[in-house]
Amino acid sequence: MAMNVKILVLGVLAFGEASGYEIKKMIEEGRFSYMIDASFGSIYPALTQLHGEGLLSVRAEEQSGKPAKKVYCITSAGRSALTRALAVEPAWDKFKSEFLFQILLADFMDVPLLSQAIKTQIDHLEHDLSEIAKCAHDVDPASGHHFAQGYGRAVLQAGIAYLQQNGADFLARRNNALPAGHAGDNE
Amino acid sequence: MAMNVKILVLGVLAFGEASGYEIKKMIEEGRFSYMIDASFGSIYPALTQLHGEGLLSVRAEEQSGKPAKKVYCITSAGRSALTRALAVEPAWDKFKSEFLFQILLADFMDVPLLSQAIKTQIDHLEHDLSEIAKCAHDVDPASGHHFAQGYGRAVLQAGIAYLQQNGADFLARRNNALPAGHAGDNE
DNA sequence: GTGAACATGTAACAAGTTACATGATTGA
DNA sequence: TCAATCATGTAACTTGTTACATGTTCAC
Repeated sequence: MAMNVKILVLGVLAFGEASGYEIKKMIEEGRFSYMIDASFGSIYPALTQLHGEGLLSVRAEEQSGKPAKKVYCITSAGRSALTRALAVEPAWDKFKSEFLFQILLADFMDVPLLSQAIKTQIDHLEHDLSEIAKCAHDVDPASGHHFAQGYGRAVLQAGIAYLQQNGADFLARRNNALPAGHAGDNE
Repeated sequence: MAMNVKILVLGVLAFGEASGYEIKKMIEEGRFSYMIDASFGSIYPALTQLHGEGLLSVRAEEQSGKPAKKVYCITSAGRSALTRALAVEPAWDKFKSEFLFQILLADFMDVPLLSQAIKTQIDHLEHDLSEIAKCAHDVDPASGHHFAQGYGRAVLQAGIAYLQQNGADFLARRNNALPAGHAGDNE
């Protein structure tokens, strides 16, 4: 479905009007936080383009005690465009996990480093879990937000449980098998 | 840890020598298949660069019945470079799931489309699961490969279970709540 | 007065994909 | 002969990030 910053911004604005700065905050902290990243350098040009295409309307808003901001609001054309974008088959979810890449190449890491990597991964997963918990109150059980949160929670908890139940065992085997250095060292 | 095609190629070659064409196949079908993608347009230049840096050695191999190929082999300098790359904190795993993005914006999708999206997601997860099962035999239980497979299996199964247990319910609520069109339509 | 949060934008750069360009060999 | 698989490589293009550039207001 060609997920890019423009579609992402359109999606965020579907939940309510916002400025570029606020969109960045929402992506960092809100419902989208555990799935996506985008920088100012891509958000601002995307807003300009979407406005040029008539998919957003703008309004300058003066604020007392803060610099003025440009509040963008999705138009009906924008909603149609979003609907069309969402109707396309989504791209396959690849894990794209650097942690898993490390684990696959565990032979090239010593046990303390590996142990640290697993601990850090658990921390990351638990952090994402707490982010979901943070905005879980007052979510309509019929909403996509609620369903997405449940999915995220299930997957994150499974990852944490696996690492907690098997991590120590894996590290112990590593310790016995290869006290030092890395395997297959021939050149 | 700055995961890029060069590090990926180095990682693949850590399991044994291969040509660019074979590396692509391994990324598509082998142990790395459920986490990463890379095209010829990035693999070949990466191989050239890594060879130029002395991290790989090359050997031209004539084949009867097939075009000649260049077989690359990781050098000890390459192994050191890989070890150094793996020692850096891995980047945070973001879900980066287009499926989840769709679900979050379920208000902009009709129920049949949503139902299809959930079915397709289950199919994708089950496909990845079967890919893991395919190369699960004869894997050393002390290896990173085994541990990574277990992690992948746990996470994939949790996702499938959640969708199977809650998907129908979610769709039913959608049907009752919004028989047609999308919510919050004001412009 | 100085750093932090708020606010917007651009330009250089990085990284990878797609499409192109080429060519061998096999089997239908 | 024509498609498929094997095999390597380049160039244009897309997409997004980082760093830069600028400015307000508040709290310490």
